Amino acid sequence: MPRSFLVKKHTNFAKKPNYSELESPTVFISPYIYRAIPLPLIPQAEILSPGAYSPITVWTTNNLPLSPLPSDLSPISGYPSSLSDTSSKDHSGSESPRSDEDDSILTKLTDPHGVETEKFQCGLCSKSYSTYSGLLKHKQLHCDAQSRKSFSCKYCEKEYVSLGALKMHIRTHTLPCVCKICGKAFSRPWLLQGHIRTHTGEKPFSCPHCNRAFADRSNLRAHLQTHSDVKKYQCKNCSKTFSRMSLLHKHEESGCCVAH
DNA sequence: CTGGGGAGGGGGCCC
DNA sequence: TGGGCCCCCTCCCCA
Repeated sequence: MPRSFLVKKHTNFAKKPNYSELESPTVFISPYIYRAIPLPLIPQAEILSPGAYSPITVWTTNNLPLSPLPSDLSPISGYPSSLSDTSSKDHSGSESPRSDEDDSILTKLTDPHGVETEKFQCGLCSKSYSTYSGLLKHKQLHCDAQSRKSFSCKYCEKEYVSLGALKMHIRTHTLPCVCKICGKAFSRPWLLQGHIRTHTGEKPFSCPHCNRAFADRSNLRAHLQTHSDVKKYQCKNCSKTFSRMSLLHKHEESGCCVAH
């Protein structure tokens, strides 16, 4: 599906969204401000955290994303610590998230390596999350809304149990973050921030190896893989490594790993 | 066909 | 508890 289908063009600028709800201290996000304040306003030459250059871990489709990280390896570029830390404050010990009205389930799952991890499972749809807060967000946006509706979306039929959840949902309709240059609209300010860089040409994230620059930090991380002899994603059959999960999947689907 | 860049979305963490 | 930020993932497109 073309990306353009995911965004809405605001051609009627007489009906401006309420940007006061969106603007953070980093005012460059607002499309109505960067005319008055010359670019670049986004911090220059952002330096990646040291973790971005740490020795990589080779992932295969077996160990990828469910296994906890080895304890002697620091998380790669902020790899969600919750995957390896199930004793976080979100669900520690006696502070069980369960209550008489809470149909969520704290389950212990065992991965293919026998490592036991705790997961918070939605009692309505069985979807599991590594943290209780993640489960809460899910329930607010989806399952609880189906069972205990109170706040209705005026743009569609969805209903939510909290005003906050509804406001978050409405953003997907109103797309309040509008690019002043091309009219594309986004639901989140940081999406607009990244989009604006496509117009300004600003690329604050530079590769230390080839000096190539990128507008998006994630894309720089993907690019860094291309400089590595041993890449992050490994075929479990032929041991060939790939810089991206999608390339590994393509490789496996192309027939290398027919003998599973 | 493969590899890589551009772009956008979802989930988790933190304040 | 809500919102912002960050990271990872995915899709699309192109060389």
